Amino acid sequence: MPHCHTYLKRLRDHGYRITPQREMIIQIIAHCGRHMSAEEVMEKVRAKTSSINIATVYRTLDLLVENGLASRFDLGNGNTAYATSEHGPHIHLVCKHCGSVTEITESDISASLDRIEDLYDFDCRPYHFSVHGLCRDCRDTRTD
Amino acid sequence: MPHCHTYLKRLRDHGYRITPQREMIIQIIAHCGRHMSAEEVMEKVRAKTSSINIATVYRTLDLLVENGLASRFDLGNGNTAYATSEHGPHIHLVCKHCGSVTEITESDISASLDRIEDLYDFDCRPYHFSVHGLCRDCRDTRTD
DNA sequence: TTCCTTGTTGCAAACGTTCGCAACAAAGGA
DNA sequence: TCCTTTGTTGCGAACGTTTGCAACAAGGAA
Ligand SMILES: [Mn+2]
Ligand SMILES: [Mn+2]
Ligand SMILES: [Zn+2]
Ligand SMILES: [Zn+2]
Repeated sequence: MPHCHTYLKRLRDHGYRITPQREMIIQIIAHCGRHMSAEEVMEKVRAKTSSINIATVYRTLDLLVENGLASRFDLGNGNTAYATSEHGPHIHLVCKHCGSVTEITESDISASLDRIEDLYDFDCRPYHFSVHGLCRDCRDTRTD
Repeated sequence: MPHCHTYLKRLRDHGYRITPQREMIIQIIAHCGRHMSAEEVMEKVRAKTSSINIATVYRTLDLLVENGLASRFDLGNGNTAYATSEHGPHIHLVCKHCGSVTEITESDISASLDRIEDLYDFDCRPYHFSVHGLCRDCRDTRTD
């Protein structure tokens, strides 16, 4: 249940301006539910209006991330995904061989993250990040 | 104590050819001790011979990673680093705000990685990867 | 409503990285 | 030693993303 006007209000309260481009981008990513690439967001927005540029999409997504309204994460192989806080928090197991993504809950590793926080004073929250490795299929197939 | 000829032999045994470019790149990264970007490797090699191309550097580093002779890891902000197995295994705490990198030992979170392996059959080893978050300084400075 | 300030946009160039392709050369066999 | 095979290179184009800059327009003030 995304409330786009909440996101917009938050930006306005922080002194940012509300533009048609930002409204479109926020509506798309907030209603989508899953994570999307910048290019996907671009295409969905362009289907509604041609007045959009890929640089603006990246800048708006970055703005949302910087203001805690969305998260950005590395899906490996140079692919980056964005999602609003509707999606998460959780952890991605990204296979570095086949690229498959398994979503697991943060509770599975929260003890270690707490420990990192205690020992190193390093804040690993929000817990939307990726762990890269090898999925079962790819491990079994490995020849070396 | 890097033994370049070991790396070279390993490649040869896998059916790859030993070229002057590969010898140079391996010598640089194996003797360096720390992790380096592809561009850094390029510059060091170029200081010795001009016969090197950035595409070849990337291809060679990828080859080493694919054959388990080096690791590649995301330092955040789109920066990628490479290192031979002399460096590691360990974990990077990468601050998404200031980019600082803290190296911690794998034992700090190995319990969670074991758990992921058990529950999801996902291999997170070798343990040379990054955890993105906020360092103490950047957390204290945060305004929002 | 109109104006002014200044944050935002589109564009084009640049960034780091990957890819296709033709020329080249490492390695093994004759 | 030379030849043949085929893996590797350099180059240039392309990729996804970031950046500088001038034109534009959101939002507040008058
Ligand atoms: Mn996710
Ligand atoms: Mn390291
Ligand atoms: Zn896999
Ligand atoms: Zn920091």
